[in-house]
Amino acid sequence: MKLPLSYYSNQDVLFLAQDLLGKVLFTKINDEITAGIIVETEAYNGISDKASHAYGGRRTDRTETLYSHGGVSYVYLCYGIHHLFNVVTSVDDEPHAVLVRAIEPLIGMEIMELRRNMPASKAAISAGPGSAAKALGIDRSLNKKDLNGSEIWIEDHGIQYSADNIVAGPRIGVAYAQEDALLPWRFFIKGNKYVSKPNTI
DNA sequence: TCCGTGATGCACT
DNA sequence: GTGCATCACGGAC
Repeated sequence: MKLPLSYYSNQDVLFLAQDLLGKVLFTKINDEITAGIIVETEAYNGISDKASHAYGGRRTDRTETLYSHGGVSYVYLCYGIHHLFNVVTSVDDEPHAVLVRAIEPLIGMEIMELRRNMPASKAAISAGPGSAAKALGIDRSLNKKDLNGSEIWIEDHGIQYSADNIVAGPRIGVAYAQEDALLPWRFFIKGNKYVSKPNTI
């Protein structure tokens, strides 16, 4: 059920960003299990990607996680408020990552409703990377965890989306990345209400 | 629309 | 070592 670490060693981060759509992201925090279907991702393509924290091969205490082998979580704080969850992919010293931007709640709805203080029927409960992470109880204590462990992992439930139902568009909030800001490296499920705005290209 | 909130990274001593 | 601009966002107006 759990995706093996070998799944994440694929060196094509654009492929994995799309393949992770439909996979189910689980967390177990204080014995409470919650999970959601991944419906929106963004690819961050290593040292040549100006939007990546590892652009130009930058290594700092924070970005060190990105240089791990594939199948490790990368969680960091953004704007002082939001915890953002990424999946590190590829091999050692190749800092590729996929940002999970939205999930569709699947398991542990009432726990997620308490964490977010809103009903799961509202799309905002897990639309957007900060909200999705909060619904799943993810914070920086889950940084640099193997994704086949007991705290956070991803399963394949056989959910498949046809190419027609996957939309590619520019990534959100990366205007600083100049020409790389226009690359169509954001992927989401057409029509899914939990996809963050803007949910068109 | 506007702005909170805090870690981070880098330019400086 | 210290200061400060910057930031993969979201929610209250």
